[in-house]
Amino acid sequence: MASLLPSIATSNKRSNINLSDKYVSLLQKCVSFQQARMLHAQILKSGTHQDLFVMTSLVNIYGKCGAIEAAHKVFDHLSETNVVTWTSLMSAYLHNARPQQAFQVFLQMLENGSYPTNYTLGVALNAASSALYDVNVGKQLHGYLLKYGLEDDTSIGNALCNFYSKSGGCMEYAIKAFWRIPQRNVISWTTIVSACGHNAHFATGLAFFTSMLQEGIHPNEFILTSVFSLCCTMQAIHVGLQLHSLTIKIGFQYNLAVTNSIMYLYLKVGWFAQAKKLFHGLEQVSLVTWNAMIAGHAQMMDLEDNNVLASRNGIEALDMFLRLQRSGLKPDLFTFSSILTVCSNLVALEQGEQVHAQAIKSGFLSDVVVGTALVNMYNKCGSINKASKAFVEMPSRTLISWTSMITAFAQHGFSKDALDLFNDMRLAGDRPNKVTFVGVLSACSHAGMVDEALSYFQMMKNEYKITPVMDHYGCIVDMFVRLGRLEEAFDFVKKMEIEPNEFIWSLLVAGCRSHGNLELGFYAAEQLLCLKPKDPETYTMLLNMYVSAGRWKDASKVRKAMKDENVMKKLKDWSWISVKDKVYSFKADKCDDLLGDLLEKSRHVGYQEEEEGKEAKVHHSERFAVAFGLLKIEKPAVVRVVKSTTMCKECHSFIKSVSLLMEREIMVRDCKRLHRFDDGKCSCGDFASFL
DNA sequence: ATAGGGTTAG
Repeated sequence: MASLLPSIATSNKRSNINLSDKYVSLLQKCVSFQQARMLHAQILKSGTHQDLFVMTSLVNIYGKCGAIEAAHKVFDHLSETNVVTWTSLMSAYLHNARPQQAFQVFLQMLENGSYPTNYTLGVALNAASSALYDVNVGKQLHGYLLKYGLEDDTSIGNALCNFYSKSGGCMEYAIKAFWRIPQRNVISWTTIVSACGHNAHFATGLAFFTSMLQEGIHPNEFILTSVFSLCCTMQAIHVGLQLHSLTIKIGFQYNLAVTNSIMYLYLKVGWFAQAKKLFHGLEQVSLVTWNAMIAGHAQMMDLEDNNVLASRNGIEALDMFLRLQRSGLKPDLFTFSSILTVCSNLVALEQGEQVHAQAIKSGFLSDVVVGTALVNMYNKCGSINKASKAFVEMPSRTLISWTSMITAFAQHGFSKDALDLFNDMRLAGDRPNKVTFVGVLSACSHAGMVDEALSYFQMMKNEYKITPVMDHYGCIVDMFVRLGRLEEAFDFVKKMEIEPNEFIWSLLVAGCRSHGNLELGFYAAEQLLCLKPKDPETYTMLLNMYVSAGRWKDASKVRKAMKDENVMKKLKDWSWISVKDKVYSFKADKCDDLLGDLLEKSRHVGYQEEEEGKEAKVHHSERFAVAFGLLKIEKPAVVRVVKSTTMCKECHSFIKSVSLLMEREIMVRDCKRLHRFDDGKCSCGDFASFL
């Protein structure tokens, strides 16, 4: 063992050690590429660039700041190399998600005649266990370690524990490897806690952290961030709060990484004010701070019931993206994927396209997560061609990217493309999951392919052992309802293995209304109101059902109930549209000039207002947003609108007429589906859960 | 002077 793990001879060429040590310690505190470059310049001026320790630290720091080219350049100019310099270069590659190159450096080092130390082998093992690299190499390394009796070393034990948790996520082996470490240090504990987090063993992870505290080991910033990340995935805000006080007690409240992780926890559980307080209290921010804020705002948009607030969050996230860049930081793959999600939620195509261009320039489009986010952005902005182009251009695919594209085709009514792609996915050897099947089933439902849908449903259960969830049942119900096969829809619901929820009942209510089956419709509406009392959309559908049936007495009863219970106040009808770099929002209101003109003209192409519409002179918000879009957005660009509630039948047919009349493609994404209007037709196939 | 962490897509 001694011959394989030699102690490192200190270079005797070091001169002016005091100054060199000063630079080494300055470099270790460095957090950004800019700072590193500044220090580099000073080092050159001071002459300490002759010192191997200083230059090794520089390799490390450049590596940690994501400047792998700079790190390698410094390494190439070193006056001499030893095992520490080689190890530093390896870890630089590892930090920059290039484990394969890290391993190449390891092999080069061996060729060069340097003996690996325990640190070197640890890095090599971590490189091999990275998800991006080969598991077999890790196993070979493990064999090598066993052969030379090296597995009792703490560094190597840590790396082994990491290896087991990542290769196949085998927690049992990881935990065994952890307890086998002879002298566990903070790094060992951090490794096991974060392993628990990555493999969804949350309670175990917290228990490990507590054990560590009981053993009297002092936490550092790394274990704190790991344990906050654990809370984040668990949404365990109360544990998080306790840990936050612990953090303050032990003096880590001004630590940037720790604050970032606490801030992200608050954002994840929706504690916006607390997150912002932490953000504003920061003296300096890092790229991770911005990324966490942007990602937090992006996911907040999904959680937000109030769409006006949701769009405000999105706009704020876009603003942060600008501020990030103005501060001189370079966005990374996390930034790009989050900001693309923001653009999709805002249906901000123009901004999305700009981000796309930036992502190409900075080379992050090769990342599969960014690529998938791009596919989703184009899909949600209604541009199926661009989504498909982005998908085709992706260098690699994952389950999520296949699923995104399949779902995109399905949502746009390209059922055949969706099902073909599903076939390609299976041929490529990727295993579909339950989300993939939601896409597949909705493709069938959209095209009315009953036999196919039922056979895919069986395939999912039998071949892939996936238990159906509400969305799967919803697709089948939706399909029967679209075809007007209401009895079959109700039969299917009766046989469901789970209790139907409001989503299922609202499909049935809408279907019954649209096909004029009042008996079943009232029954479904009753069930729906049990689950969602005083729901404004249900009341509206019920009211419309009575009106269509000419049951005026019942209709006025419902209307009175709606008035008495103030139901309509709960229906917040908002639409918004993004033009250039601004987002405009509209609420339901009285008719203005442009809209009046459109209404007048559309009567000539066959659009007729229902009796209801004439009486209530208030117009739904999407009409204003569409009218505004027609004025502000030049042909042939598509007018894209997002709406907070479900579209009503009348607005749907109105916008169909407008698309014909103005010769414009118009897209409206309501809270249930996507509608792409073109040439007087809509991609939803004219059946939707209309109000 | 080398090991460990936090932020991402359906």
